[in-house]
Amino acid sequence: MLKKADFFSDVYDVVRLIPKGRVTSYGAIAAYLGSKQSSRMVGWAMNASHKMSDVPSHRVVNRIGILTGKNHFGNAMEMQELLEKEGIVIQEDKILNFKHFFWDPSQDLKIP
DNA sequence: TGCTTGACGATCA
DNA sequence: GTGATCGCCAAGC
Repeated sequence: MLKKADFFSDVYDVVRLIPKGRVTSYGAIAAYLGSKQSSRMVGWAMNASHKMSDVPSHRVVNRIGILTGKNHFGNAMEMQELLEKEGIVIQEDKILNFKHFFWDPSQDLKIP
């Protein structure tokens, strides 16, 4: 019955585990889940994550650190401000020193 | 039921 | 180094 591992639930779980002041990419989450080729699914899940106020989707950006999803936040500025509050510097909707703030789920969670 | 779209990523030209 | 195209899977119409 609950054999169906909701791809979305997995994404939400990983996003919630993102440490404060850190960000990750859709591809990183997809790779952690084992579907690196379905990075789009992560973004698709994020779209539904709007219902989950516990999902800091603002910490998820694309592979180069651009706030691609800011448009879907309702308030694009909000996404940037949230990240800046955590110490992340953003310029032109792009995270500076993205590699420095990048957080890889597989690196911290360490797949068993 | 079938085609299009979509918060991406990687590769090719 | 930049631009364009393909791939991937799921949901919407």
